[in-house]
Amino acid sequence: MSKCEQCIVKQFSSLKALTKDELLKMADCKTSYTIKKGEPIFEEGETTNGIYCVKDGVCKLSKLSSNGKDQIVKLVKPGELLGQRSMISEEPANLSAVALEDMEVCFIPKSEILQFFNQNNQFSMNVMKTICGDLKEADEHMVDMAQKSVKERLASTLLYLEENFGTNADGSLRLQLSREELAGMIGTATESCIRMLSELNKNGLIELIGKHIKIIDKSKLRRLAD
Amino acid sequence: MSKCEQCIVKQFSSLKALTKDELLKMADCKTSYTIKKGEPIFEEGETTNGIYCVKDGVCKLSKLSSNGKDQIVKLVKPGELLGQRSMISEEPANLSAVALEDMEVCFIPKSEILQFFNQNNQFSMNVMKTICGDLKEADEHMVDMAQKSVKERLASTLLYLEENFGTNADGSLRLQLSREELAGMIGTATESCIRMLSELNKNGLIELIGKHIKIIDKSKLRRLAD
DNA sequence: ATTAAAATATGATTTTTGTCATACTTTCAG
DNA sequence: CTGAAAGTATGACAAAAATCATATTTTAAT
Repeated sequence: MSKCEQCIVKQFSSLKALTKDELLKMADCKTSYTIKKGEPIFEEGETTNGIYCVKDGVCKLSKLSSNGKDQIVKLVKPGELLGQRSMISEEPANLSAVALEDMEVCFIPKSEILQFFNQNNQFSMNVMKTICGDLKEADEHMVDMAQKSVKERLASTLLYLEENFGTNADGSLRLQLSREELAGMIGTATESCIRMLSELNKNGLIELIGKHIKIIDKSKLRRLAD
Repeated sequence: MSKCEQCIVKQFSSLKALTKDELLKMADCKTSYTIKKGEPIFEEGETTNGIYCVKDGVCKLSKLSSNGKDQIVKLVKPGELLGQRSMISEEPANLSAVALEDMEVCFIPKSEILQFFNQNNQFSMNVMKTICGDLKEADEHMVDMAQKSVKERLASTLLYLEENFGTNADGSLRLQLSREELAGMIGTATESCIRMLSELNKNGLIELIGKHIKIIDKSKLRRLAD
């Protein structure tokens, strides 16, 4: 069993507030999982009874809308924790978590985390701050959905993907999303998303290399995104 | 100076976890304000250095979009706290808070609240749970904005307003929003909002009594809202 | 290697929504 | 009381986006 104390990831999450002893205790009760691309970590409505720490790979948090489309609410990177909200609210998961790449995650049971909450004030504060950050982002995201056009949202999403997940050697976005998933991020129909990508391609703001997307003119894209 | 210990409101918010002593301390350092309808409590970008406890009246939390329209993110009722997120994140306010009715609010300085966080674990947990609830609502709201039509959003907003703020003697919605504000809640143009209200009126789902709105056929409205 | 299925792409069309113009109504300051 | 300003309402039109149809390309299973 690997040691949490030595995990590179611990310094990026709320876990950085934990002491050596606490990390040792955590290593003892955690479970490691390998998740293949496309597989769920948990699904909307499931009771999770703990949180997941993402060690490697990216996943999407999404919610099924009443019209049958999957809206992507957030992407989660290595170093982030998953399922904190449900655990604290003592509710089933509100969102599904599905791997966008092969992943390595560790599951830490609720009982353990709640103990840390009581022992370690800095840890509680860190978790609180993370959730506050998520709330701020969700509010901003909501305003964008309500007030911006599909084209504006597509532009800002592409910039977001480049900034947060980087590019391949050929300059294309590293994180591989299907057109349907990209449409699910910006909240539009898949065909509309494809059409707008074609248009941006035609106008030289981006380049479509097979299924990959390469940003060519970042400043024009930024102006488009507002 | 009124005593927090006797305030009816304390039992509805995270504050219910506070002890008698803590409430006495709070009463000593709080400031009470009267806010007239239409006046701001704080504005986007402002540093607040504390939280507000709403004793009476309702306010809107809104964010100015880049297209110049004000998107209403949440309505806040008596018993709720305002400005928790900014305080915890140690950031300026992300949203503006403006009174929709005459209000009574109490300001409690940050230093005081942080002390309670350290002393009183149940209080921290309550605040955390509240913020988690807000996050869940924001995520759901976001999905609705992205996936539902204006008509669906209007229908569910009207039902929400009745459920949460009740009706007048004549059955019309008690909370008085202008058409522009209602449009700001559902994320659409004021004219579109007015048009859809007219349509719902014509079809007998609602009745327009001057500026007031009365829900006539709740079940049809619910079916519309999905 | 071959083929069925899935993903991507594009056109045609309809529906939804926003914008602009204008009229009517209510509110409120002087 | 009166008139300006703000809010509400409606029509005409334009723009944005969804839907449906269909073609093309890619992927993956046999």
